[in-house]
Amino acid sequence: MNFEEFKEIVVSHAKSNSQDAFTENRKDIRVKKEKTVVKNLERIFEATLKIGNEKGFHAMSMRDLSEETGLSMGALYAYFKSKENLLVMLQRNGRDSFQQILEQSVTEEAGPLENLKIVIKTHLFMSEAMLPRFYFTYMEGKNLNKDEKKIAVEHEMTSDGIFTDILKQGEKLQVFKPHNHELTTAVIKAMLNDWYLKRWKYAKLNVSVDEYAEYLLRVVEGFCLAQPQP
Amino acid sequence: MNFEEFKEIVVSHAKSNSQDAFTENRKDIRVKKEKTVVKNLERIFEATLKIGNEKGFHAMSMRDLSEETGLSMGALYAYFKSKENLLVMLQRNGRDSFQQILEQSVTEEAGPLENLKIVIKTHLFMSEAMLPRFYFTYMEGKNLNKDEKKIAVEHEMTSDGIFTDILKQGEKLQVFKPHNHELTTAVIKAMLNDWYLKRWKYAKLNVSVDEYAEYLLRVVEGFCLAQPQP
DNA sequence: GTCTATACACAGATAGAC
DNA sequence: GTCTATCTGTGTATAGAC
Repeated sequence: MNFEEFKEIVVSHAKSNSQDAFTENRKDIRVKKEKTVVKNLERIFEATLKIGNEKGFHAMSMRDLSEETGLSMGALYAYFKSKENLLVMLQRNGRDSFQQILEQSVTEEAGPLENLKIVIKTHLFMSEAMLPRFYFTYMEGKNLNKDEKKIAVEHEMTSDGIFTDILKQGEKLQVFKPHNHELTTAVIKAMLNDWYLKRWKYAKLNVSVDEYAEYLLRVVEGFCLAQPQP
Repeated sequence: MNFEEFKEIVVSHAKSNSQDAFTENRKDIRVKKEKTVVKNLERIFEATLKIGNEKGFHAMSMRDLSEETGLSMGALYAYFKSKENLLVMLQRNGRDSFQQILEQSVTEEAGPLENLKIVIKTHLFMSEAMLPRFYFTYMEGKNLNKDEKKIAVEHEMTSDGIFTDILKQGEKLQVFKPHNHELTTAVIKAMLNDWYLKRWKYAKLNVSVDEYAEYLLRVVEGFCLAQPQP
């Protein structure tokens, strides 16, 4: 699997993003016509990601957002009840679709090594396909309130669990070396996150997402595989 | 070298932080008595890091800072000419001392493997000793203006260069495998940064900084060493 | 559903007394 | 050097017309 092949899966999923956001946040959204909501919510999310990644969510004013979306301030507030609420909607929405896709990527039939490769590539390709979303979610996570922060941490632990389970199963089947698999997961995640956190660096190094995927896999295999490969 | 041993080097360096900041920013600082400046600048920096890491630099008001430092708003503005200027001072100051220490850690006498171990540990231990600073510098880097961002990127490329040079030298001496060493540096940095970016995770895993250091070294050795170790 | 106009709280910054 | 008091712009959010 390379990025080009993967892209279609994500794009089809991404379409349903604002749809999901509508059903999840119905009670906070004053506008009732679903078609209108889906259309405008998509514009609002996109604009928020754009401005938010340029100058930070807190520094983005509602006037900025109004200008970028083409909607008036009054209209904007028909789609969320406060600026903070908008942040929460965006974050939840992003995390949910991420988790869904990641969970679906693992298969019972595949062996541990194959599954590990799949989740690493899925994670990486998803971040590539939705760069602004991932960057925003990472950077603005700290601006969430206490409860939402807790939810965010739980989500991350769940997705870490997917990796860790694969590693543990691999150890049992003697495909992988015994290690502190939670820690291995942590460093794999660190390398995966770096791809969207340090765009300028990888652009400068002229590395494609497919090349980065192969590189990561070699690093991980070098450390995890019980029998080193040729 | 473990963290306990390393700590003293950093702490002695850290003392000179606000001293350096004074000499570097003399023209923007209205107060003239060096002793006063050093003392108050330290309080201001510390308070900024604290509040900034809690709610973000942009969300920190000057009234917040005034309360935390015990200085009035008027007094604060005697130490920097604008809020943005304060951010720039803090970032520059942090980067400079970081770079100094990292550059000094490499020695001509040591071999590539030893030097690689040293820079990794130095980087990691420094971030551990100055956690709030590192977290702040990473998270607030995107709020810098264009010129300062450029300087920040150049600094990171310089410190990446230290790692890459060691790796290249190691390849020449056939201690390390041939690889894309820039890319290897990037992923090592990613793992190093994760230590201060994801505090909650490593706290939950109950991993000490010394354990993390050993773990990273094993990952890196597994990937880089020409002759795998027993 | 969307607009314009506006409320009013709070931001960064400075003047001038001490 | 440090304070208090204050200026002025901008922030989020809403009311009410269309």
